[in-house]
Amino acid sequence: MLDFKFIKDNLDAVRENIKNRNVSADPEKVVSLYDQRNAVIQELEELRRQRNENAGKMKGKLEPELRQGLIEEGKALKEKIASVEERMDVLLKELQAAAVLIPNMAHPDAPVGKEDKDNLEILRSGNVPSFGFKAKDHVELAEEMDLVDFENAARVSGSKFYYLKNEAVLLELALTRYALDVLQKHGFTLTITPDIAREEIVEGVGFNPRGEESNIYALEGTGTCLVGTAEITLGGYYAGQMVDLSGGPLLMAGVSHCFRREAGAAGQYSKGLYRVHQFTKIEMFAYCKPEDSDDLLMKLRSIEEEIFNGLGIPFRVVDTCTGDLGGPAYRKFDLEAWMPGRGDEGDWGEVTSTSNCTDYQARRLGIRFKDEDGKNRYAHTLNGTAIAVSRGIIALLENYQQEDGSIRIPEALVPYTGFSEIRR
RNA sequence: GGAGAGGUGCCGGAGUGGUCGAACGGGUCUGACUCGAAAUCAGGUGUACUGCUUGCAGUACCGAGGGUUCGAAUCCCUCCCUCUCCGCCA
Repeated sequence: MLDFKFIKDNLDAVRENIKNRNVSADPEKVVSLYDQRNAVIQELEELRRQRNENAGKMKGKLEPELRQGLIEEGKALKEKIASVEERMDVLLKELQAAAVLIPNMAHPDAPVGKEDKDNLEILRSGNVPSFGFKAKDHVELAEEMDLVDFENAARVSGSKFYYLKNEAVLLELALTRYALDVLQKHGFTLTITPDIAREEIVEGVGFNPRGEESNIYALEGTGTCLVGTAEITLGGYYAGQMVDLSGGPLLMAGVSHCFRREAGAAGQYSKGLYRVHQFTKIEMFAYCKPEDSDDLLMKLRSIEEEIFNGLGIPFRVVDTCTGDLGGPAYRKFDLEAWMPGRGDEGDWGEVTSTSNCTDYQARRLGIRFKDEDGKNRYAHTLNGTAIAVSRGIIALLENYQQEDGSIRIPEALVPYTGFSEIRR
């Protein structure tokens, strides 16, 4: 959420940003409701002052008639206050509803564009493998090597679920462990987070926990949801609290399962493990002072690059355009790994994403820090994928496939897997 | 899941429906004493928002949200969390 006062003072820029992001939102309405709210606050505080004053007069002993008069006056004030409070409630709900639709401002360097096709490729790393044979996709490879079972998972749990089997199990654990080692080296506090979070937290982080269009599984009757990412649990970690940033940014890494409804998602580009209802992800999350968030975003991106470079998986980095940023992000970079089995001749597929959400998330979650001047300010929050394991497995299987269908394991991973190839 | 106890400021811990933003103790800050320190003594010491502005005034906040009342930290309801015991489990 943006600061109401900021919206009011920067109406043109906010309007321009909404247009660039290709969303519909009404900043004028927010400003109008905000002004109304402020007027009602003053009215309400004046009435409460009168009530307190009235109650104060009745502290000692009084003539009965005098007391009765004051009580009558108090009753009248009470009714007035109740009606103004009612008006306030309605106003606040409307203001909140209008304000959450306003997306975060975008970084001035973020490319302006409508959809993912407008994302700007800014670098490539690694060599796209050229096979002397027709590359298989991961579904075919996994089947041949008996690594993933989609069919029985569909019977037991539904479509887009899977059993990992045999070496794939160890591969998941190896990728997890490998990523955690990299993150620990960079100073992250390692956590395994809950896979369930309260609705308020889910909402505060910027996800919609309810409704047909929600990508979140709600747990009926509990007020909680399955998390779609550890961003929720890591962002919620300090919700409503003061964070101590005097020693620099707080860096947290979280291992969690991620659950996504993915209603209606189907087709060639989301087949196999690419788009599933459940996967394991290692997420980075950072809390920092406003002046540090631009640099920190670059650091998160470089860690993602380090992880994929270490695995020898070719990738490119795209600077996400305004229309594809999503509500909370101020700037976002995606790593897209080369997936030789994707499409007809291989294609790039998103494997990580890192965002600077500035104070947009923190304002809603109530995460602040005490700045050097003694003022409390909203922290900046950033998140980034270290590795989304299911997609990591796709990239590994497809890039390291051999002509006979066996899979090589990248050297950096062998200490974690304990084997250097998968072969039948 | 069942039974019980509890949640108050930086910490400990009082608090009869009005004199409670909150006793008392500790911590901490300022000043005095001292060559300096300790001890002692005196005074101050929450947060947020709003309005005039070097300060002051107002409003809110005693786990969260509702309710009763002219008036709630105090009474009632719901929820959350912590602790103890029992049950169940990994």
